Amino acid sequence: MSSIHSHSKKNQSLTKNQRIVLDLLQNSGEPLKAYFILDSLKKEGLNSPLQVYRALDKLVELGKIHKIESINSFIICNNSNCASNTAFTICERCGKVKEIKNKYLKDSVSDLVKDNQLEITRYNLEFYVLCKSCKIN
Amino acid sequence: MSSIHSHSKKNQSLTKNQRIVLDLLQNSGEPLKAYFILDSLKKEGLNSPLQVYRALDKLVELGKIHKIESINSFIICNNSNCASNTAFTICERCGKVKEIKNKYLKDSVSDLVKDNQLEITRYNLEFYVLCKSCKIN
DNA sequence: ACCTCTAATGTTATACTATTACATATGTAA
DNA sequence: TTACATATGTAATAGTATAACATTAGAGGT
Ligand SMILES: [Zn+2]
Ligand SMILES: [Zn+2]
Ligand SMILES: [Zn+2]
Ligand SMILES: [Zn+2]
Repeated sequence: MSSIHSHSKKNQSLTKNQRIVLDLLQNSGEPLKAYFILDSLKKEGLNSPLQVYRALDKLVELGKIHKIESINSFIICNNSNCASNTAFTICERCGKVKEIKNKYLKDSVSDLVKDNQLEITRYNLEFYVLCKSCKIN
Repeated sequence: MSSIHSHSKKNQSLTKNQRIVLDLLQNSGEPLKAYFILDSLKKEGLNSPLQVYRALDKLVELGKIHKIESINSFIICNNSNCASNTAFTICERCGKVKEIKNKYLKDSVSDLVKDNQLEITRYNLEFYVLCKSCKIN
């Protein structure tokens, strides 16, 4: 593959397994669990948990998806400048997850740590909420 | 036990299993994993994972300990007004965890969600950092 | 003291989440 | 081509957490 194609590598450089896992998360838009992804992609050729976890790890590293720690689930990044900083709202009643979009969020959140002796690498912020529709009903 | 003792019930109302799990976390001060707690308390009579998880669940509910989601560990609450809101720094190199103490933190963090249509129940904020001593070395 | 209800316990089995280990293949660059 | 890094495939295993059910302990009311 010559360098003439290198400008289109943004998503093209993903491998087959990474691609199909990303596509599934993209099409779903919801948080999915690793073993659900495995089951969903059996027909595409995924056979073992490790294949899923390896793809997920890489996609997290690339910033294309996020892991929501408290529910052991993965979701497509719905933002463009997260790096590895994540912020979500998670409805405690229906489970709906939304990524918080706020371009000043990173600075605001980081300001919360007053201790200048430590260097902040990244953060994960999870809000447990009652979403609009669950609040009504 | 007559009501003359009820003023000292703050910690007295814990059951034996809850007590020994809390004591271990208190004495450790570090985040501990459930199965480590189980191994450590075999001699005190804990035999099964469920006994540990039940005690941990209760202590979390009481606000005496916190779960650090991203490392599947539990740590004594080192603050007095967390309710179920949690904020930690976690060193990516040495693993040291500290609870962030800041009495204005709750308001500051909650302000980050602009969407008034949802009701915030609680939050969990995890900062990944390079701690002071790891930064030097 | 007795009854009643709730919460906690003990135990076994099982479900769910994630990694180790190792052999093989693929892509990239000198 | 050779070398190196990265990704794959597969099997086994480690680590985290809950379901189900029978039993017991504790608090409160009568
Ligand atoms: Zn994102
Ligand atoms: Zn909801
Ligand atoms: Zn606390
Ligand atoms: Zn450190």
